[in-house]
Amino acid sequence: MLRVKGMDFTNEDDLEELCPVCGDKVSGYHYGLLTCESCKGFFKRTVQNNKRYTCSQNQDCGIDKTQRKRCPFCRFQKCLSVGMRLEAVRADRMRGGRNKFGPMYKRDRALKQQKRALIRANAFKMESNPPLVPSTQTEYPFPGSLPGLLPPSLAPPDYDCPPICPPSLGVALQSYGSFPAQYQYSTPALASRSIKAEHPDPYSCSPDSSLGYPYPEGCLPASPQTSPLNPTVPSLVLELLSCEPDEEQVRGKICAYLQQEQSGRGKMDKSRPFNLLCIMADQTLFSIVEWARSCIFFKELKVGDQMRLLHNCWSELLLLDHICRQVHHGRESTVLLITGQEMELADVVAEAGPTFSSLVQRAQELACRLQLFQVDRREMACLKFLVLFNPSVKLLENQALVESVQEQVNGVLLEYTLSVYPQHLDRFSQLLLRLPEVRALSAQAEDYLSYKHLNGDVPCNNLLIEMLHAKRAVVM
DNA sequence: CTAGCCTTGATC
DNA sequence: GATCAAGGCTAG
Repeated sequence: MLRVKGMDFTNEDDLEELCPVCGDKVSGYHYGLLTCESCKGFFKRTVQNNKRYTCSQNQDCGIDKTQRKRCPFCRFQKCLSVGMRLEAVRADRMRGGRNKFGPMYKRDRALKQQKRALIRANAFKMESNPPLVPSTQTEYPFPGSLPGLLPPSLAPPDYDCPPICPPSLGVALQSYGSFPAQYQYSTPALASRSIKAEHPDPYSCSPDSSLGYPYPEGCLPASPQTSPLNPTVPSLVLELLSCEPDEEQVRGKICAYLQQEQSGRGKMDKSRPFNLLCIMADQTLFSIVEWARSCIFFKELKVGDQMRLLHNCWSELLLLDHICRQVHHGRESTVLLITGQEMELADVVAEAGPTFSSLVQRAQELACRLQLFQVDRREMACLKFLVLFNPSVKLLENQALVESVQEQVNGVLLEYTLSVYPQHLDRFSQLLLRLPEVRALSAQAEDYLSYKHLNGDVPCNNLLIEMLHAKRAVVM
């Protein structure tokens, strides 16, 4: 590798970066993410020559630097599962130049740098005096923008072109219009009044039950310090938490819908589990739109901006919702559906295709990590807002509000983590680092859904497909 | 087939 | 002109 000079990722920190496929040394961004030279070549050969491999084992071969040649099937699966993008291999084989991922690589690099700086800054600040104010947001406001579906800056997406406005999202969002001039959240009194009964302030009653997810095996969360000094929970955090929907209610609605479909004239083929999952996802998406609609800040936006934001992040929100449920569920070997049904992970892997299995497994891994990390509900609520209020969405009418919310939520989340988990200095950074993973995985899930849709394997006329089309129309 | 090095060319 | 992610080439 001769290209050393001037490459941003060759500074000390990035040199340590390892190829997510095989662990070899990274040589640069290739097909969507940082990988080594050999996996880059392997991915290229496979896609260009449309190669089909088979695995002589159980399709779960370990891939590392020494074993990577052993099973091309599993190696390619791993390439896909870590987020290498098929679209980045050029069909016309044109050499040189840049592709639509350029801006994404740039953001990712900046983001990595920003996070390192933030970690250092926090550590430093904590040494002198306990910080309360987050370092200011830079021009890379979205904490997780690795993944590829952000529109390339070159070809600005037609977010504002005559709305290919999906009718149902449009209808679902109707009747929200005006917005105030004042964006700053500064009403703690109101906030504490408006907290729903389901989410009482944990510090005024029982902390353990209401704050976090239950942790199985009796392992206590790195417990929010119930110190005599009662760490302050920023009122905005409480406000965001109060926006959270009631899971039971959502479950009830969706179950009722499924039952009605099952008994009635449901046109879709419910005998196929994948169809059923699509319907569940679709219904969950409706509930997510409902949630957003009633959220502080979001309801101040005009419908057009609301749609732009949701088009951008619907799959991430759906994935986050799924992951929250798994974290709450707390069982590594089973997947809890929105309906309350449990699926054995092993059964999913055995019965579903490799791509779907890999998606489910990766979601499960993410959930596991968050569970080990003992993420709490308030942090989750903040993350959802950070995903929703993504200021890199183009052509927003009220960009200022979106940026302001992103900045405020980042700020209160940092403040919250430092004050409630003071022993866990890089907690904030660790939380933000999960977002690129969510984004990458959701992008892949979208790709998969898109593929299934093209094959006619997805029930039509639903919000899911509508969102998929809306985003694709913008990105392509 | 693999993987390290080379060439290309749009973007910065 | 420099950068750097594409594709290409080729020894092993």
